[in-house]
Amino acid sequence: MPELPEVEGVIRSLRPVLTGQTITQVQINTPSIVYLREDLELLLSGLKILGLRRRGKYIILDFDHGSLLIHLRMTGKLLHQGEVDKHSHILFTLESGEILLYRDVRKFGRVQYFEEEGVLQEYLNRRVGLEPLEMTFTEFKLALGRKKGDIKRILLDQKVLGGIGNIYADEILFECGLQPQGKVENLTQKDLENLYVAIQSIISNAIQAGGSTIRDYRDGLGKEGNFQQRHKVYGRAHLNCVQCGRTLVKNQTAGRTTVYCSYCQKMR
DNA sequence: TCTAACCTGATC
DNA sequence: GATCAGGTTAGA
Repeated sequence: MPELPEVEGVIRSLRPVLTGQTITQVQINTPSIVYLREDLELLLSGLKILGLRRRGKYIILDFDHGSLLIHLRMTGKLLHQGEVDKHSHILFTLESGEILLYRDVRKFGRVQYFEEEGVLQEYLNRRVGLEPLEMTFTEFKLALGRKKGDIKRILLDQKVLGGIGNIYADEILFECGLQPQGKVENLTQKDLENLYVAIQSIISNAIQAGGSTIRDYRDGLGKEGNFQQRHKVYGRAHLNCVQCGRTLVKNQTAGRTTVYCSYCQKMR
């Protein structure tokens, strides 16, 4: 479900309600979600939440001792004061009596505790590349320079850029007028500049709009996003291109459903 | 580099 | 009943 803008929406919404609170009790209903450590429920009880961070699509909950790394994958949610249902796999009770729950219909998400910041960073560094909103153009160009193959595949590669998924890859490529199956090694300097600008504008506009709610994304307080109203290609296969009016095409690129305009987006 | 697997629910 | 879904990963 969530890509960078949605994950950012979750941490921003939870920051004011979680920061400074101590966890009084933890209940793990579905151990397969958690990278298991026998005494995790006990260990997390009594910890104080110092803050929330994001790296790519990962959420990091920082305590006064250690951190919890959370990946929502497709249908994971962190909800403050959410209703406990059969998909609520982890319940955190806070000192205020409020509840934070991890809910995940498909159970793809993962939660892991790290005691040492250095070990956490090592884990993340192996999986997550540049932050799309923090990278310089030089860093971006350098990261793509060593790659070859479909442009969309590279955008989806978390080790290259952290946080872009299927929605935003398609929207970014429409924005800069490049076909998803164009080859990254064929991009001109101007293409790279346009791609870099499109990444930053799509991602930051999506964050401002609270992310995209296609079916079930909600932020930490249960609020929907609005960016889906501004999608120009994702979910619009066989509809008309907003720019030229021609029919948008759908195919499979990098194993994912991909929608684009074969007229407005140039092949490379 | 591609596919299957991990899961459940919604929709065709 | 089959197909599809905001993701990642292991194994062919």
